[in-house]
Amino acid sequence: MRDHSVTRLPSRPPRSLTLANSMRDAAFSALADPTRRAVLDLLRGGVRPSGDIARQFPVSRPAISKHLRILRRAHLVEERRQGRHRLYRLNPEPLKSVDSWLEHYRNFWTASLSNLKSFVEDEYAKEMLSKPESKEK
Amino acid sequence: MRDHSVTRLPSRPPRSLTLANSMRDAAFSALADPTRRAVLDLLRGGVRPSGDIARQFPVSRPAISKHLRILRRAHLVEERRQGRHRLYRLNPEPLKSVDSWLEHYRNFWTASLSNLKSFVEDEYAKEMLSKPESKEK
DNA sequence: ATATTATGTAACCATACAGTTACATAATAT
DNA sequence: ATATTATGTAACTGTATGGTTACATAATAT
Repeated sequence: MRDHSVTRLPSRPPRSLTLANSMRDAAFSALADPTRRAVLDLLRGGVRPSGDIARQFPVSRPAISKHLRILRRAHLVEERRQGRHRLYRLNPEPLKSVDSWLEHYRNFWTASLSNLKSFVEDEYAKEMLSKPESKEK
Repeated sequence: MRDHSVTRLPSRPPRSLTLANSMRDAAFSALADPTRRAVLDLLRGGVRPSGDIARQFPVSRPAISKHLRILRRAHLVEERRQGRHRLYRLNPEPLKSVDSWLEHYRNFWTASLSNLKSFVEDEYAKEMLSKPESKEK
């Protein structure tokens, strides 16, 4: 058991950020599954009824139905009824927040990596030497 | 149990793509966890020994150790020993493949969404009417 | 009215995973 | 040599997830 009653700031970020992050969390975890990403890829081609989607994959229709539910929960797709179909449409919105997370990393592969590496290592070396590392307990 | 012996083309993409995708899969699934993303965020600030990393989070050190293993597996971090420390360094490389996946979606939020929506829906309407939908089984 | 089609959900199963505590090991400090 | 520190891993637990089959329901076709 760790003593977190003493943990300072990091434990509770401002509410607004929390909400934004939960959006991002949902998106990231929805994207973790290859099938779901493939569903989105498919939906890039246009609106599709769920059965139509299911037929493209080597898994059962209920499996796809569940994937769709997860995508819905993450707001990555929207559902609209039409007759006995449920049409699914891609909603790219939440991908923006994925993109914005990635944004911070883009420099890293834009800049010369090897330079960056040694720079960062040197930084750490300095840090290690200077820091008394008295921070907890 | 479904009969996959009969499944046609979609089941086996060219080997080269498979490899690339498994990289991407590993990256995406590693990123699914908020703690792991936070670890990467931390590592953006420079190389860190694992204990140092663990101390930043409200979970046990072994938990972080496991996260690090997953990040390692996805090649998102690299480990280097130094004395009794294991230094972890961010490796942004696999994020490129995440980025390249996102790339296909960027148009969607760049262009006017509402226009795109109605366009896509119309496309589908056309499709639905024309397509005999005789494709399987 | 009855059958068929499109779809979602419940119930179940196996596996993965995030977390924990306890233990093992290697490097440093005393 | 012995204690301490930094770290990983094993064993265990609870929960989520991806898959399945079976069932329920609503809309359309006959």
